[in-house]
Amino acid sequence: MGRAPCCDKSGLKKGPWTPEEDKILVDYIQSHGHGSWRSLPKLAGLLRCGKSCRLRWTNYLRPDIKRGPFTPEEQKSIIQLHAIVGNKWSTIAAQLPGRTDNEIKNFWNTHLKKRLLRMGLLHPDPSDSSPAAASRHMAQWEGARLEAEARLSRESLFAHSASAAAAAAVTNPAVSVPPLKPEPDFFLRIWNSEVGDSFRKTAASATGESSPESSFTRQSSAAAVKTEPPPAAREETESKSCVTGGGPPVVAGMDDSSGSNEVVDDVSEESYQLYLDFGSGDDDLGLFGGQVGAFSSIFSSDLNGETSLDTAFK
DNA sequence: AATAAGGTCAACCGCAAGCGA
DNA sequence: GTCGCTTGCGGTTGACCTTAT
Repeated sequence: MGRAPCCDKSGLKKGPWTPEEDKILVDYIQSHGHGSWRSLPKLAGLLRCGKSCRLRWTNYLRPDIKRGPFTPEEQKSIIQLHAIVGNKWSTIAAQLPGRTDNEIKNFWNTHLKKRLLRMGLLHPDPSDSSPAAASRHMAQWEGARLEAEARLSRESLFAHSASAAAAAAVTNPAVSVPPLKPEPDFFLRIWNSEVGDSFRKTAASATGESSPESSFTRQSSAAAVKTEPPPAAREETESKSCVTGGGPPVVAGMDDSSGSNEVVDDVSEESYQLYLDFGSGDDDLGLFGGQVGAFSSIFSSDLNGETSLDTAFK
């Protein structure tokens, strides 16, 4: 193919960066900005490839990099996001301020992946990117999204009736007004974020769907009504699957009020299994359990806007 | 104490998307 | 429309560190 090298390799240094090189790079970028990475090494006086400079800056020298071990919350986020978008490390990193894609990738490969594999929560070959797998994945997203919409719809009705009740209370103070529940929907937030966007693009290219969003929109309104169970049935379902406000079971021994970064390693295998295994856990999509109920349990929120996983971990 | 084995993580490599000429 | 360049991304490598024997 005769592909041109990324830079002139002759005389360029490779391998670990020295503190002196770091200082030169930081000083230059802080006073000039990085501009063109290709020309930066020459302008800054570094015997490095521009690509190497960019990597060093973005993965190590950037002032907003958060060093140190991953917090339990970050670990949970990584697991959740990886279940959604797969090995889209940059997408996952975008949801974790201060963390780099490289760092997350390393952490996944050296800690989380091994552990999930050992526990049978992850299949050894996660590279199933076939259209069939993409369609399955897409269907699960769709199901979860519909349930989220249904919940919003229900809450909208609830809010409407509550405001009507409030109005009634003005004229008749004897009427008690239930408190409104500001319950932001985590799934919809994710769906409308970069993560969802990335997923839609990936799924569209894998399935050949020209506009996955449009197909979702087409179905959503009617389906949202269809998927909405009667309030009584719904409450029963929620109370069965969730201990804390629509969240997953609170796992004994998962109390991590110490804030230890070693939580994933410290908890027992059984606890970790319970932590992750909200659904059947016996299909090929691991965390989502192949069940919309399980999925939405993960992403439903409590009164404080925390995800259920947060609740489970406290 | 020496050495092997395993784990971790910074850095490299190659591919592909984006963009301007 | 195409070509070439630049940048960003994900997979992989290898040096270094820790633990086990």
